[in-house]
Amino acid sequence: MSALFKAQMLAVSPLMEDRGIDEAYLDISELALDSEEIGRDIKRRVLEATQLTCSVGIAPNKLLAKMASELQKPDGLTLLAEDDVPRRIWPLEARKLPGVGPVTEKKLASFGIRTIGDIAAQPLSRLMAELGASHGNALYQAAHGRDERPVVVEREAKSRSRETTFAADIGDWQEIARTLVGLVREVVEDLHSEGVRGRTVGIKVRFSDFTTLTRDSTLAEPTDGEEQIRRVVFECLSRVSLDRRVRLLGVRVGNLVKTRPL
DNA sequence: TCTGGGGTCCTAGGACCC
DNA sequence: TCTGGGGTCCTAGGACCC
Repeated sequence: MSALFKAQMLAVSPLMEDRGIDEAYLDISELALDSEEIGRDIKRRVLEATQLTCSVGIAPNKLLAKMASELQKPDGLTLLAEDDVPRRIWPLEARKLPGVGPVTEKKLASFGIRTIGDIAAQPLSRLMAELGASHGNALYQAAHGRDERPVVVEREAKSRSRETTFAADIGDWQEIARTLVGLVREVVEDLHSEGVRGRTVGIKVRFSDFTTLTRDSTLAEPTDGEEQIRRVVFECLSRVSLDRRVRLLGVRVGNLVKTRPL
């Protein structure tokens, strides 16, 4: 996340969950101030530090806060209570519910489910049967505005990866090899700078027709060694038939463990 | 959005073990 | 000798998010 932005968020509350370059959750439940006043404070701070406006959502849980922040964009400040869900959330398109992407949206539409209210009106058992137990249950709870996830201040990374898309699709094995060697070096630098090692090493290959595949291999011991990771990467590559031109290559190291405290 | 570079989580099948 | 169930790990792919 942008350092300027992060500093402003932390100044408001140390209970901050980093959600990428320009998004964060703040737990302000222990602050004595009026929440709307806190919202205005956040917007003022961000504007002063970055010259950018932002949208703030204030709600009893992360899901509703996220949805509240989307209700008024850009430069919005929206308070949302649980009681507001039927009136303000249910009329929205299903796609607006976090967890509903293009694929799930299409699937829901095929059952005649078009709004978040439609999702909320379904029996839980049906959603679980159609979308899988985990996803179905998550969407059902979300459509009712329920979310128990805590604000997570420190999240340990599960994997590190680097990938690159070619300006023009390539078929040259030499260039593929060179690119992977470079990506391995970058991932290894990341592992070193973060003090982690990983046990699973893998590659990602996207072809010119956008089909994407992955190959990985798990070692007996975690490693951050460039040579060893490079060896595994080329072993993974040998399991891919390079019969089409390649658009993207990626290298990933997962199953991370800390090698030293930061 | 004819598609950038990170990530996370879930599912499913096979191997292996008890 | 044969059968079976359950648990865990690994691999691959898919959906989604910022």
